[in-house]
Amino acid sequence: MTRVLVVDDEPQIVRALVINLKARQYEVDSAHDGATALGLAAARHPDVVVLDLGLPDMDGVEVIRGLRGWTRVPILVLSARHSSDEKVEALDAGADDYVTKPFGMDELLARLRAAVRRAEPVGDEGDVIVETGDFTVDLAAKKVNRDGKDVRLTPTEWHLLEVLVRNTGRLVSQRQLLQEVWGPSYGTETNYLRVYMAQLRRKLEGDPSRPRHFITEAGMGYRFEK
Amino acid sequence: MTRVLVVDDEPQIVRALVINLKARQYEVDSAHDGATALGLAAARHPDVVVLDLGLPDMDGVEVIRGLRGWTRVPILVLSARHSSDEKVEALDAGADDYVTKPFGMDELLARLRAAVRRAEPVGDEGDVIVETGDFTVDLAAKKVNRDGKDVRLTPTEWHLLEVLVRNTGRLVSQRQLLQEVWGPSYGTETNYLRVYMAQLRRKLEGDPSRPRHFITEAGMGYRFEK
DNA sequence: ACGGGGCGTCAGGGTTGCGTCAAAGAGCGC
DNA sequence: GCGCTCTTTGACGCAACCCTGACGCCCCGT
Repeated sequence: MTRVLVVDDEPQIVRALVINLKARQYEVDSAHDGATALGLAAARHPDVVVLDLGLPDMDGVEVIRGLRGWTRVPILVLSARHSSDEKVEALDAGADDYVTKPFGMDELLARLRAAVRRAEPVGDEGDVIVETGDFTVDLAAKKVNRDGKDVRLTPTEWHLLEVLVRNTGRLVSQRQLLQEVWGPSYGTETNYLRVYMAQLRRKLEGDPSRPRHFITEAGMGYRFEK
Repeated sequence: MTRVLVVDDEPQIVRALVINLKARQYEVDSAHDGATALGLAAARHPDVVVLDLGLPDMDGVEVIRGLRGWTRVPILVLSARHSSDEKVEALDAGADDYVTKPFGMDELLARLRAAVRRAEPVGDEGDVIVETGDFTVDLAAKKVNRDGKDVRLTPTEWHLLEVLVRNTGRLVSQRQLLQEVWGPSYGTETNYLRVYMAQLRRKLEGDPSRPRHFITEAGMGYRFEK
């Protein structure tokens, strides 16, 4: 059975969605704020998330980023805001679809089916915890541990690490790194990468001057190795 | 480079899309009717299709079904019709997203990015690997392994290897190699090839002086054999 | 036998790209 | 408004990479 996580702070919307979804044999969890949503997502591993952007405790886009850190579950954004910028921001943060309120239930359900359908053949989610000889990365908990102590990373450092770890062993081009971490309009600012790679190495490598995990491929990009 | 197929019978829409997409480094094909669209899709294997529903020769939904018969390429539907039923029908036929005209270019591009992003495989073992008796090449990870150790290639060496491997068993002319690796304005600088072929052989061949995989066809070009 | 074209090899020199450091700007909470 | 952290920017030295030219070899035709 398909499991849906509904996140919205308006009880009547949640109720309407839950009723409609359950009637169609979906299994439904619901949350009314971002923190609960992230917790439920981690605990229940839904097959699709319906997410309202106007939450009481945090920005909806932050919820998207929080999810995207460790899962590729389809995210269907629901929002009262019609502005183009809002949509672009949510989609680029990792949302799969964006529906404006008020919405037609039929359309929403069709978009939900589309989102679930194309996610289907994807195998089980990869390991959420990655270990190297020097440190451990927990993508879901957003934690890095080294010698038993948690390492403190800034948001940008973490984001960069995340992209690299999700592509363990693969070369990631400078362009791709810049676009995933800094946004689609970046692509040539390689000096950012130099600075932040240095910071990651300083915090995580055994010998930062001789990196074993964050490998530079001159002229091409970087590669993370366990 | 990401390849987009634009299908619309209104020339001004096609033009606007093509200009915007090309400016963002997409490779664009376009068709103005359904039959052409299906043919182009089969011939060019686009990474994403932008499809208008109102075509002169056939129903847009038929085009979706035609595509879905053999490919899972993301389909972004563009339509002047706002009715809920139309959307549901298109989405259930296999479309990934539905945008109503008039549309904001920023939003469309963001939805396009989202569609492309989620289509890209992330499976750790989904890579295409080419094996020879002496070494293995992983095109997606940009990795070459020999005797259990990773071989370091410079950008130019890698690019050259890539072109040759993609044409395994086939003769690739000097001109084609030069143009693909060094750019369209090159074609006669065969000395470049001599230098870089030598480097590839030195790094990858068991006995570089007696190449088994990187074969010279005097006066014509080079050939890669497993 | 001789000469020329195509190819392989090698090493120097110019250019680009990378790592590092430091300091200025931008947010954020207090 | 002040001080903190994080991000952005610039400058510099060093390493990696790319181009170039010289030389020798082999094959082929003269």
